[in-house]
Amino acid sequence: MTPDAIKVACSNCNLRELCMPVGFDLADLARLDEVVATRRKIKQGQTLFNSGEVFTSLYAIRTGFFKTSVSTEDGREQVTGFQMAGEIMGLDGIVNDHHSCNAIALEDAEVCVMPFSNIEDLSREFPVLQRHVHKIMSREIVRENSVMLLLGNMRAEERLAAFLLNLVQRLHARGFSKSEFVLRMTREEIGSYLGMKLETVSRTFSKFSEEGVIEVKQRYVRILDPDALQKIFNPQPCI
Amino acid sequence: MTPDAIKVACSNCNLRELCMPVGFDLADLARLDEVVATRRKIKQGQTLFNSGEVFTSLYAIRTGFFKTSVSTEDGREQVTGFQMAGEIMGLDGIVNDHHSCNAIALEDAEVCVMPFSNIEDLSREFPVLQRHVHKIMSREIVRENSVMLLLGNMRAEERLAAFLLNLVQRLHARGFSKSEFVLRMTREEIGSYLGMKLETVSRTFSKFSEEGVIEVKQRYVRILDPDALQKIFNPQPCI
DNA sequence: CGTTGACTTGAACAAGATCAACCATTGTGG
DNA sequence: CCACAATGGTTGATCTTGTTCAAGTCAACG
Repeated sequence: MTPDAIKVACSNCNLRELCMPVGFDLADLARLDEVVATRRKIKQGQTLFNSGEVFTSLYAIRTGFFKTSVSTEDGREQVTGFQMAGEIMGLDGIVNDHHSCNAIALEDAEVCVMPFSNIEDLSREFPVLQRHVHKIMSREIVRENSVMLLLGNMRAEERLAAFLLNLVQRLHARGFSKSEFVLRMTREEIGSYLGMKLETVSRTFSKFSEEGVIEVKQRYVRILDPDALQKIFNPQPCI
Repeated sequence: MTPDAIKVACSNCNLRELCMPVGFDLADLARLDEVVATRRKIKQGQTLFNSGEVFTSLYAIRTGFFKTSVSTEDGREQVTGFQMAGEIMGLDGIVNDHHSCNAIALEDAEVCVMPFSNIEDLSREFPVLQRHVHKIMSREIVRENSVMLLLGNMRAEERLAAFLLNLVQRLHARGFSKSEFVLRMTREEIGSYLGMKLETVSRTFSKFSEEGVIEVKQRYVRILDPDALQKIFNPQPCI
């Protein structure tokens, strides 16, 4: 056990409403504590796991912000997602007992380590946990479907609008502002996620800014006209 | 129950090696039969399920070929996958109890209908089934990760090469030829999956053909130089 | 045998990539 | 504390890839 690992409990975690315990009553919550073995701190820039490593656990983010990515053999990186508090990482490792993507902390972070064997054992006992695990995996499949739609069908402006709206919506669900936030990732990482180059990301930010839809200063973003953003992302069919 | 629904068994299905029963011993196999409620035939062009419909079951393909797709509000379609015998559809529906994509038969097909409540009940009893369900979902997440890489980072030729190699590899696992096959989908559907226009798909086919890498005649494809395809898909880093 | 849907091919065009220069912010060592 | 390097971000000019539009081919089928 690493020195920064400590024993912890879901039952008094303030992420109850977003994380694994969703839909558990108090009695179940006590048992759920068994799935979390330890916590682990990851410094900004450090990896939680890398492609190729043996899979043992899922990870629930307590604090901090991550990106996950896959790479081609010739070194091109595709960011596959950005994860924040209450979200689960590591699902990619189940199928082959090895991770197939990298998880890197974009700010100092702490995760709950949940050995997958604990999850499997306990979810045989608790249908509510079983159902929750299934939903988490299904949610990830649905999310990736929508990223495929974004990458396959949308233009640069639509992609960035969709990205900003998704981000602010998730932040808002965690008690942050509906309109302003600080990006945790670089233009290059945004571009990698959205299938565009960092220059195009920067230009699109500038364009939105000129149009008065957002205010940008480096990593700080304020959404001035959410409806306009929504309209860019989700244009009406031309009748 | 629809008239074309009949009672069936996994234990004597010839897809045992590819479908749900992977890794089950004979005793377990008998119980596994309980998860399949019925079979259902779907004619070419018919939908198995549509986005928005209530989710009740997963579907294992016995025969035939499907595409799954999602759409934007203004009617742009993104094909999210092509599925063949032994593959499982419907995982998208678990998270919200409603499907979020469409599944359409590209040729006359038959599926095993597996009510998800049966799967959940039985997988609490059989760790091997529980594990298998988790792996199926994880495999889908990993597949979608690699499609994101393809859509976000690859050029047209790389995309089509990757697509053809993936298709032939899956067909080969089902006993078909390593080198020739008949496409079940149109150029437009391939293009939608790969994030390119049907004209670009057609041109890229022609280019591969001129280079002697493949032979194409309409939907018939023969791979003449698999190594060349592999190299297009997976170029070496320039040192 | 004509109609239809799928496919191919060419020419013009545009979105985004690439290349390049420059600016802003942060952190570090003298 | 300041100089300056390093990293990240912006902006302009040019180029490329793939899109769009258009015309024509092919195969299947009623």
